[in-house]
Amino acid sequence: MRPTTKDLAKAAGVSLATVDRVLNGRPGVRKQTVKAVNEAIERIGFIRNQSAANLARGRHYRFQFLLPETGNDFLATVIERIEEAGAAFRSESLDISMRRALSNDPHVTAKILSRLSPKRVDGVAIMAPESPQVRDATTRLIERGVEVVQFISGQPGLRPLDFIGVDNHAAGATAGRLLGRFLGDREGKVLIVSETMNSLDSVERRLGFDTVMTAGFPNLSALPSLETYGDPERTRKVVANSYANHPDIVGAYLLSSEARPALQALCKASDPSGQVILAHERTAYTEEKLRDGTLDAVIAQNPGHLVRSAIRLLRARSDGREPLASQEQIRLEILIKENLGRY
Amino acid sequence: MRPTTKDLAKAAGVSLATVDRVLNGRPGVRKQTVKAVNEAIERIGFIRNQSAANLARGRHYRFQFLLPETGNDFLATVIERIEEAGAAFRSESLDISMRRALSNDPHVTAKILSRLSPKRVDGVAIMAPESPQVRDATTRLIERGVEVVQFISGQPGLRPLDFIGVDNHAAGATAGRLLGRFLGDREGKVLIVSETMNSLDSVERRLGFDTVMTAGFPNLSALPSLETYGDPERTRKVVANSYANHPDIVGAYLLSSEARPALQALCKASDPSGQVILAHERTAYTEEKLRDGTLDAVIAQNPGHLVRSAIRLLRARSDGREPLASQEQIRLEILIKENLGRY
DNA sequence: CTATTTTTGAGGTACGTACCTCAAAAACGT
DNA sequence: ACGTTTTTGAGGTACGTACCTCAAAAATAG
Repeated sequence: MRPTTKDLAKAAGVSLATVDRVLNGRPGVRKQTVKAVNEAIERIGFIRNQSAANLARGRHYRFQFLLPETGNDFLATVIERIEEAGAAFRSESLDISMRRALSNDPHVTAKILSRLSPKRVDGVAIMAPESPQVRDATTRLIERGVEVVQFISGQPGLRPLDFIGVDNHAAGATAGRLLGRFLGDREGKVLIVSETMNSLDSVERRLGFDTVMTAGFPNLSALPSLETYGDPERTRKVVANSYANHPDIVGAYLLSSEARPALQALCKASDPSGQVILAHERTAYTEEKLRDGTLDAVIAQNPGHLVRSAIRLLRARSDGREPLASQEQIRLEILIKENLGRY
Repeated sequence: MRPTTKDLAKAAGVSLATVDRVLNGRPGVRKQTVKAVNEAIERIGFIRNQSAANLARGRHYRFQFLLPETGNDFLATVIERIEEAGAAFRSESLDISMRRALSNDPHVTAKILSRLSPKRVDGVAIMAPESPQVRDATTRLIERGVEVVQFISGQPGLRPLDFIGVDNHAAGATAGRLLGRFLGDREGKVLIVSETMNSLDSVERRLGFDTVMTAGFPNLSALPSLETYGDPERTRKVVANSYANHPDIVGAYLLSSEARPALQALCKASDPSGQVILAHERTAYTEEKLRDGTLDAVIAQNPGHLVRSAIRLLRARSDGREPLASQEQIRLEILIKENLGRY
């Protein structure tokens, strides 16, 4: 049987009330007594029953995911996983909600953040690009006592804020290495297609990609990033242009989370089978294209893991605990036809 | 505020006692009343507070990992993760223990299983090779009311038992594809080193590897599997022999979870830099060899994920719940220098 | 030493659920 | 309508912890 507060009181030679005072940092206990209790905790290996504590406190965690209003296949998967996790965690006093309201306009995002109150949420996971406005709004949000994690978008270590997502520089570097290795000794140009290069995420990926290409693959040269701005018509045009101007394109790196329009344009403008093509994120579409051989590899982050990680992190922060680092490290997955799994 | 049993009683127009009878399947309730309560559950969205229920029941889960007595770096990492998870879950009424007792002799394993009683454990995760003896002992264990999952070793779908681990056929296929792609047009032989080919896991990996090689890479031919039997001396000898007999070896696939002895023997017998070399499992050693370029890729399963998955599965089974499928799918990770992460 | 302050103990209630008992009410068979 | 059985309600205790009050004890100041 696991020791309870009662056992702890007996072991420390004090009353339950004193144990309670020490455990919850209440005043009116001599330093000497505090030490005695802490020693007893160590000695008998007391561990607070978090469930019982939460029950007694009437504690429940209200976390909200703030997502972009418009989105693609990848975002759809993320949303599915949030719903799934919400259902799974409901029995553990976790209320997971979701708001699709953020836009690329940082002012809109900032405004939404400014309206959040700790009376309504305990923590939020924000999926929004880096910007000074959002950063300020976030800081004020934290000051008001709301836990915040940056979700998917952003970068680790830049500011003292928890970040759940992959290292985009590493993602780009991984893509670069794979593309280079898959192409072997072949010489030629590499097409790079991005939705926009205005986001830090894209810039970092490109940077990582170039680092590896320059250092490791002198036989290849990466073309300037094509920007599609999410417009299929424009995508078709710029991609077709590139193939017309560069007959020696041997591969392509589609660095945005939405691979479909770029890949469709690419297939229309040239024959994908002779090229090595890499994309990001696992969606029904990229899976299909991996299976049929159009895509050679996909660099992905696991949406379910991202979601659960964000929830666990918010929960740990709400409890004033340190999260389990090894679990919250988001892995950069490399997917090829063979390791897609049975789904 | 989330509805409680009290709210449910009011909503269903019955007493707390009746609600309790329905919720816990106790007898003495008219079908009609049961239906009314269930409808009220749906209507008000009642969700049982699992923590409170466990507290009231005095329920605590005692799970045990049964591991091989002898092991390597990979097993060491698994053990670390078990300890870590055990510490993290202690506050949630989970007692995670561990026994390093299993050997390759199925009789020993079976004997240990036969001694387990539901009075001492609620569930076990067994890491042992497939064998009729173990299978029988497992079946009896389940009949005695102990939850069982097959851990890492074994294969999914073969028997009606939960399996936590990767699909070894897919693992081999993944290795085959990567090796083939990395070698490009080069022609030659591929060395295959295994600890033993007596285990189903090894056989499956080899099978998956060959499937891809045969179909996709006619320029390469895989040599018969070398067996090391965990003996460094023997390893050195057979590997050196192979290189002497086959000067046209261009790559190697080390398919056991312990890469070190094979790779060391390989480096002694030949120059690794001209070859493409793949190994399994992430350990400090394989990480180092990926970073310095000796290894080209590593196929891995995440030990932390494996451990937590096993625990969640045992817990779900103990509660009579279905586990969250998407979470328990163990991914087959491909690691290269660039996506190792910051650790 | 006494007066005051600080520390401690004893006891209670509460959280949401499980599980128990006993009596009352309803439904049933004849 | 009777007795019998089934169903329901009312109430209690418990789990481990939080948080509260009040009085008693101990430490400290004067």
